[in-house]
Amino acid sequence: MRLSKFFMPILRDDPKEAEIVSHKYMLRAGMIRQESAGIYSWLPLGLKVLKKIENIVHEEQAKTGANELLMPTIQSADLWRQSGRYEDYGKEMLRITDRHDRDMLYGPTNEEMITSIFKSGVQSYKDMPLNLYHIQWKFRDEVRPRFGIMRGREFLMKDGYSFDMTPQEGKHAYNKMFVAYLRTYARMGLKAIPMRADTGPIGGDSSHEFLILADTGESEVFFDKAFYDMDWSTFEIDYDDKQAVASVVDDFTSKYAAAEEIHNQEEFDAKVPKDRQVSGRGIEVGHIFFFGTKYSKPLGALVQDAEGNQVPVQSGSYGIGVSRLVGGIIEASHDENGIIWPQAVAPFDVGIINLKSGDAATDKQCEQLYGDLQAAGFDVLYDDRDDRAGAKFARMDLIGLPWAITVGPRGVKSGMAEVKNRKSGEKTDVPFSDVGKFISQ
RNA sequence: CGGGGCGUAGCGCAGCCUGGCAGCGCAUCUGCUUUGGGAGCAGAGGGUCGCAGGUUCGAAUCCUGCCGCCCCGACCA
Repeated sequence: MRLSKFFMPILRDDPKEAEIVSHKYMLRAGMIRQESAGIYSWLPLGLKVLKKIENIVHEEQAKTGANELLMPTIQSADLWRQSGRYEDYGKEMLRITDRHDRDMLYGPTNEEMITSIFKSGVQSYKDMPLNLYHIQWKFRDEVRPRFGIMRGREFLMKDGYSFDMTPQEGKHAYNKMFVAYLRTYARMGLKAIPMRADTGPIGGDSSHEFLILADTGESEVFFDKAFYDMDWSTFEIDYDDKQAVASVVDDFTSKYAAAEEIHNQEEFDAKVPKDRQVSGRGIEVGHIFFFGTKYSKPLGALVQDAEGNQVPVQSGSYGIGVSRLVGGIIEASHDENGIIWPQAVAPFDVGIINLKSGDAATDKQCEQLYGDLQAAGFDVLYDDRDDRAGAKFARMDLIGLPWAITVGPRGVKSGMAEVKNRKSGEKTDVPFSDVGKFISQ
C-alpha cells in the first residue's frame, strides 16, 4: 500500500479525551474514530489489526475442531424471556422495538441463541461433542464506557460454546479451550496469565480469566513469578490426547494466580515464597467457563444417549475480547514514540520510507524495493509522500511496524538501505537486494 | 447512578467575567527556499461558537431549558 493512497489520518497532538496510552496512540495513528460514547469506527489501519487478531483466533479454534458460525447482532426478546434473562439483564441490554412493535434487542451475548441452534440441530450423542463459536459485535450499555476500545459499549468478541455428553468430556472440552487460548495469546506476543476466576452469578464448576499485564489494567492481580519462566508459545499438542491437554492445564493452574476479587493472601503466602510473589495490574482479554448442566437442564438442551435416555448436555462457554485485544496489545507493547506491534498482528509487515520523494533515483530504488518485498510476500506500507524526513520517521515510529526501511539519496549511492527494527531500535545497513532476506530472519 | 468538568476550524486551545468585525498554534492548499529525526518565509482556504428559546439596537459572551462528551467513584467482560 502506498501511503499517498491510504486513509490514515494522523494526529500530531494527543486528543484531550484520551487518558491511557492505547487510546492516545489509536486515535493519533488514525486507527479508530469515536462516534459516540463507547462506540467507534474502525479506520483502515485499525481494521487491519483487528482482522489479524481475528485470523489468529480462527486458526487456533480450527485446530481444536471448533465450528465457526455467525449469529445476528439483533435478537428477539422472546428467546430471552424463555431463559428468564430478559428482565434480569437490566439496563445493560439495549432494547429495540421494530416496526411491528415487537421487542428486539442488540445481543450482549449469545447463550440463548446458541442453545436454540444446538437444540434444533442435535438430538443424538452421535452428533457430539460439538464446539460452536462466532466472532460478532456485541453491545452492552455500560454505565461508564472509557479508555477507548478497552471498555466500549460496542465491542467485537469471540464467543464459543461447547456441548458434551459426560462431565469428563466436558472438562476435556474446557481444557482444550484453555490450551487454545494460551496459544492464541502467545501468537499475538502476549503472556496472558490464566487466573482462577469467580464464577459469580453465572455459576458452574470451573472458570478462568486470562489477563495480560499492563500498568493501566483495571484489576489488581497476584501471581507466582514462575509464570515468567514457563513455556508459552512452543508447545505443540494433540488436542485428542486428553492426558497431554490436561497436563498443560495442570501445569498452569497449579501455580498461584488470582485477581483481587478472589485473591487470598494466606493461600498466596502458603503456596508461593515471598521472593516469587508478584503483583501488578492486568487487562482481562478472555474468560472461560465450564457449567456442567447448569444451563442445559433449565433450557432443555437434551440429547439421546446410546441407551436411549434423554440427558442434559455438559456445556461451557469461552470468550475472547477481540477488539479489546487491540488496545491490550498496545498497552503491553509501546514506547514514548508510539506503538510497537508484535509481528503477528502488525497492520503491515514493513514500512519503506522514501526520504526524498521526487528524486528520480530515490523514487526508482523505492519502487524497486516496494515491488520486490511484495513479491516476496510482505505486506508493505510505502511512505511515498512528499514530507520531511523527521515527519516520516515520527509517523513510522507511531504506527509501529516491526521494520522500517529508509531509502535516501545517500543509500542509493552506496547501494544500501537502512533497516530499523522498531522493537530494538537497532539500525543495520543492508544491500537493497538482501532486505527481504534480512527481515525474514 | 453520585460528584467534578468541558462543548469555539481536522487536532490542541484563547476569547466569555466586563455583550460590539470570531482569533491563535499545529494540520491543509499555493509559491519560493530547503531536505538523513516533527524546516523557514510569503500568501490562501476552512466556523450554524453543541441545540432551542429568551433578554438586548446588538449574544460565542447574559438568562432558561435541552443534548452531547470527558474525568473520579460505585458497578461491570
